[in-house]
Amino acid sequence: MGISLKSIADDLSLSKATVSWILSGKGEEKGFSAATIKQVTDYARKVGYTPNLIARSLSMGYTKTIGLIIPSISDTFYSQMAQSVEASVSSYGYVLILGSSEGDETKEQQLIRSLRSQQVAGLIIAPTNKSDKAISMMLHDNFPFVLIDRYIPELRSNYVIVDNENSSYSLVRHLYSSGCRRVAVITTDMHLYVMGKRISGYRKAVLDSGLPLEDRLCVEIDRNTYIEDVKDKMNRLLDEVPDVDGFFFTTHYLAEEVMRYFIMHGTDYRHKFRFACIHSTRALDILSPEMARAMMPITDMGRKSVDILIENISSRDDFDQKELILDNTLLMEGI
Amino acid sequence: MGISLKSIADDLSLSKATVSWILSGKGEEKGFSAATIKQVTDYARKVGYTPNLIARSLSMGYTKTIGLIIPSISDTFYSQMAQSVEASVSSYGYVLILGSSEGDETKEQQLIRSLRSQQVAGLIIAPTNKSDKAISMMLHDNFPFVLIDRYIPELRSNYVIVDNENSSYSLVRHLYSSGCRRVAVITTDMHLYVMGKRISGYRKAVLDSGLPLEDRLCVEIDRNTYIEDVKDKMNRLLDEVPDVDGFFFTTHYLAEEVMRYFIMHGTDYRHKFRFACIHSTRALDILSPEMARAMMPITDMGRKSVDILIENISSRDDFDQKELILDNTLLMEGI
DNA sequence: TTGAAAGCGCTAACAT
DNA sequence: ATGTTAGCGCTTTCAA
Repeated sequence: MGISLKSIADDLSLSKATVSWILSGKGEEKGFSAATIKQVTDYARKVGYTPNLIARSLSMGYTKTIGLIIPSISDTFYSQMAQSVEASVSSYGYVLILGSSEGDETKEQQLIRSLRSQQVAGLIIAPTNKSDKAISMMLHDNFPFVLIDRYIPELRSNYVIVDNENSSYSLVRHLYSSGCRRVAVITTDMHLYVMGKRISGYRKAVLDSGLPLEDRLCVEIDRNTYIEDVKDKMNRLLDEVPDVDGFFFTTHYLAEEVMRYFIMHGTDYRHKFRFACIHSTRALDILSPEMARAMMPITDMGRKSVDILIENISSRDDFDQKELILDNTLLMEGI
Repeated sequence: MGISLKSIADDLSLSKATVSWILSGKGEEKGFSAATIKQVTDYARKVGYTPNLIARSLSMGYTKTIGLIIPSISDTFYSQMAQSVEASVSSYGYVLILGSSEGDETKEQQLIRSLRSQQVAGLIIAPTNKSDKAISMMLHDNFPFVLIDRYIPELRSNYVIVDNENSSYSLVRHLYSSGCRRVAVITTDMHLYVMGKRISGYRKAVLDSGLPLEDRLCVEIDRNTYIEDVKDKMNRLLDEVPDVDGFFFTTHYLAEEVMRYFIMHGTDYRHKFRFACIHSTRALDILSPEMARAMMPITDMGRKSVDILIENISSRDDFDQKELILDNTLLMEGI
């Protein structure tokens, strides 16, 4: 049917081996005559030969594909990450398999298994859960993978994350030093490791500013119903704490929703409050150019994690797990 | 090393064939004894056997992977598309390989070749260019693929697109009937088929509203420098046509940039102008809730194209290419 | 009720 | 300078 090594070999009355050597560029090295090299390459081009990578992989015992598992592809944060990972991966001559865990632990486990079954050379994962059977399994099998964005403190694995606590601290400190007295923190998923770090950064900043921690200033939004929940909780907050003068958002979409809230209410939010947010989006940039923001080095995170993964794949047995903590770039007025 | 069919067979003193039958669920059907079936499945679970899909694919002659090629992963439009495609693909038990063409024809060609080399069962492509050698090749080989969003009029292939011309027409008509007299169109990539349709929708609407087409009202932005270019062209437009009272954006990021322009200039854009845009984003929704918008059925497009592709894969030789033109949902005040 | 063996398309050690 | 051959891990026909 399709053009195979064998069909080319037959057509040219050569052996499969000869054709294989030549087409994989080792013709010279193996000492084939210039004539046959030319003959084979020309013929292969002419008939439009493309190697069957599945067969090659089986024979070689490895593939040139790597897998990426993220909670959501459409979230700007992860789509930027996927963009960067895809670019790096393909620059290494690999191909990217993408899976979405939907923030669901079970789906994540299944994906890991499925992709390993596909024989991906390695995996990059933005994990959704605290600790994971499939992840321990990879560790046990010495299978190359790197955790990105979120990580699991108990496990000694490759990871690339950002310094959430310090960034949060700096942002909130900045709010206070620009005049705020009562900064609310708007967050979700407080149980997640990253979120925890962001909140403790906030807390330290409040205390270091000589002010008390107030429960009413800590607003947790339910991620699954956040659009509605933001409205309710904002109503309550502004009611209970009318003199709130600053907001620290632990993640972008909460900030966006609060902006929407203000716009819907005709509030002159740009003059009335000061804002800080972890991560930024185009919408925030337009809606509130003066918002202090931690610009996550997403592209860098993607690139670095691929670098680490590729290195791990190449070394495999004697590879020291790499732990990388990148800094956010802080975007703050007057700094 | 790894757990394979053979290692299990050896451990259990059975043959590879037996284990294969049983583990692929055809144990009953083939009439194996309940005892061996249990023995094999239990043992496989115990040692954590996962089939090598590469080997299976080679043996079966096909894979359960499909490829998606889009111009940019981080653009919200395409990331939503990828999200939807991934979900459908995985619901069919397939796995998704993702490639980004970066809007570059050559990269797109390479990707098609590369993914076909990986033996993907089919391809979904948002093509960047008018006509494509690699695409004709697929047609020639009768290789299953479907074009999405954009398509190539000359080629008879599967495609899923939206009715750009009619949506644009309705949106612009709506602007005029709500009082506008001079609606500018802000666009990029006028040479692209889709953009052409959107612009001709605009033109028809202008004429049908009994107004003249004005060159100065048609603003083309350079996609590569659009952030700067929007500023320049907007300055010029407002200067040359001070009584412009409406804007039709042929794509989301242009609308966003113009919103930014207004915000930076402190313009009360929500009362001064009326807007319409093809596609919407979170930012636009927040910035200009009253903007008339064509809500692209992205999720539907993704899902439908996977459906078509899977069908094409199953039939292959006797498959009628499917052409699907979906409607945008129009979001317009008072309608 | 189970096994032997061929074959998927390619690589690579070992001939010649 | 080129060919033979034995796998890679799985499926599946044909036997037993």
